[in-house]
Amino acid sequence: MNISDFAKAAGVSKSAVSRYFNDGYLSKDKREKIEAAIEKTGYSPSISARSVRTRITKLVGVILPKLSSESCARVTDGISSVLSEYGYELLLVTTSNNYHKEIESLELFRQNRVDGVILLSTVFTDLHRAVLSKMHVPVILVGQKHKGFNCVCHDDYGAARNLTRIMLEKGSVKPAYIGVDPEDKAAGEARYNGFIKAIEESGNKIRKEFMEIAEFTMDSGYEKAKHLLSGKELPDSIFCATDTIALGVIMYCRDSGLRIPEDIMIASVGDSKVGRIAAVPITTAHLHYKTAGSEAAKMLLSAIKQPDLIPRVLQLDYYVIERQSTNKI
Amino acid sequence: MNISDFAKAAGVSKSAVSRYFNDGYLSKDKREKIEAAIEKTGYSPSISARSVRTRITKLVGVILPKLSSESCARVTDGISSVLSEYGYELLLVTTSNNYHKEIESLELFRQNRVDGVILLSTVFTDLHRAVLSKMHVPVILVGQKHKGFNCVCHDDYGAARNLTRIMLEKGSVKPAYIGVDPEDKAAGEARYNGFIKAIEESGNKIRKEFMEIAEFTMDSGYEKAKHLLSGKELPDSIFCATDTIALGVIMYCRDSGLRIPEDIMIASVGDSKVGRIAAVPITTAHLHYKTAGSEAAKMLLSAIKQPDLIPRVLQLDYYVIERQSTNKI
DNA sequence: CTGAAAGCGCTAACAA
DNA sequence: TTGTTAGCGCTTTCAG
Repeated sequence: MNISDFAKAAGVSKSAVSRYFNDGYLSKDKREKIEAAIEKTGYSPSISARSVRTRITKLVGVILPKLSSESCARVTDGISSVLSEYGYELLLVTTSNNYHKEIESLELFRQNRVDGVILLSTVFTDLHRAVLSKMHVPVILVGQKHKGFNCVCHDDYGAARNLTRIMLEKGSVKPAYIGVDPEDKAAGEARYNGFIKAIEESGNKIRKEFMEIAEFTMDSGYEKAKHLLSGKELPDSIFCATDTIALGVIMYCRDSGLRIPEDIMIASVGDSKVGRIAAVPITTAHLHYKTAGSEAAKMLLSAIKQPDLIPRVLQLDYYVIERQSTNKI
Repeated sequence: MNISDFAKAAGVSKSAVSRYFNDGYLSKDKREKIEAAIEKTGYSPSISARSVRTRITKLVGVILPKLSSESCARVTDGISSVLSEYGYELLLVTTSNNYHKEIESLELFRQNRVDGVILLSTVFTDLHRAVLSKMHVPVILVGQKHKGFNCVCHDDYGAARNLTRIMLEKGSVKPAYIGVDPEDKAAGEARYNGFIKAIEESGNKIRKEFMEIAEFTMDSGYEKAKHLLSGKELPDSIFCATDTIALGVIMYCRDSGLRIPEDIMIASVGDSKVGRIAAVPITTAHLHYKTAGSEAAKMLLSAIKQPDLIPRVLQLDYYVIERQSTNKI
């Protein structure tokens, strides 16, 4: 049933129907007629047809690496909570950390499919920059910070530095690092820099053989821990870029009989639920993922309203939670 | 830029452009001209306008309680993997376990917005049935089984029965139960029935004071465990409907000094990651959530192709993983 | 293989 | 307040 049929059924004109669903510039009489007819026919207007005219889809594209990551899920929760409040819906694409799929999805979203895009990227290539500059809807980057773009991000550097410092103060003299790909400016580069900074500040030296790069998985954390903890000289603390990696480390320690924190201290960034319930609860930095999501959504909404807004960066604070994994002495 | 402008720019007709993006009934010459023009202008057709004509949106609505639940995330991953393969995109709505929001979203999806719907509901009311019967796109239910609908579900009954039986065989004589709302036919009712069946089969008796209903959260599991384990007579095993609840129980035991499995055995359904890395690894039943998602997507795709398909139910098997939490003796 | 022309269902400017 | 009318950008006959 289309608007014409429905108008006929309700005994009013097409425009009256359109007005009912939009501005509402309508007499009581017609309004009631239309409501009665809706009740009877179940009519509701076609969103596609409306979009063709108004160029508004009420859809926001969200691109993220994977749903099964707690941090991503939290961000998406945040996005969805404010978006739904404003009548927007969420077009979700997962990329499995494959950045070509990110580009593809951006291209797809360029097809007038969405009113705006929120991108949770990890790496950020020239290709990203090129595609993004050609978008004709606003884009918000979450978790990363790049000149010329709207960003909502965390203080990855500060969190890493702070956590590392805690372990050094607890007496670590042979600190190790398990991070992620430095191409990832936030979780890779910034946390690495934070770790390094803390080491330098402490007057300790950085040892190449105590540095590892892992994937974003527990298994990878396990493997890297094995490598790190199988040498003849062992580190006495490990800073992990993510909780997931730290869990792998804890699993390895459990399997190999190393005691946490007595033999080795562990800290990691993210404050995921698992860190609380792990065999040894992990000292961690809470990043406000959900808030990042909701702020990104708000930022997007205002950019949709005001397309000529100057790009801005919103950096959210973190707080440290000390748990048993660094509870030495 | 619209199709007319683009056609002019490419030096071909509108129809040629349309054909290029659809059936492709086109001469090489024109094809090349169009490709060159795309390269230059970055034109891509408007999906909304196409949808108005074709009544195809290439969008699938997915309704789920929350993303931050691992099982939901796994199902969604599965859905998304097959959907993206067939050029469909995913319109996601989270309901926070509020079933009125489920109904609202279904209403929304009725507005010709999507080509099909996948619903991960928990409860299933008459309202659901009423709205669903009025949908004019196919719907697949995931995790629940209801007459007259396409469903992909798990063997909740069998899994619960099997896990409970394991604990009984390990010597439990005072088994307790922490479940969820029995309105939830799958996680609530079916798992409850499975538990009861195993007890009956063992000749044990069911004790009202050992039965609790929790929310789907760790905190709730913690509270219920506290209640259960503060009486003068304690159970010697607890079957939990979900891993999340079991984690809460484990936390409580840790806090109150109860040893698992020596003092009390624990088992739960779901095989979430956290169950593996918990302080005491949990005996659990693996449900194929991701497969459920991908199968639901496939089922939906074929229902879209063949709208007069007879409703069918696909029940996936489970397997039990015995871990330390029931490793008594 | 091609182009002209008639819509898809809706909104919005205009005149009443 | 209302109804008429001209499109929005696209697909799809239909006649060549």
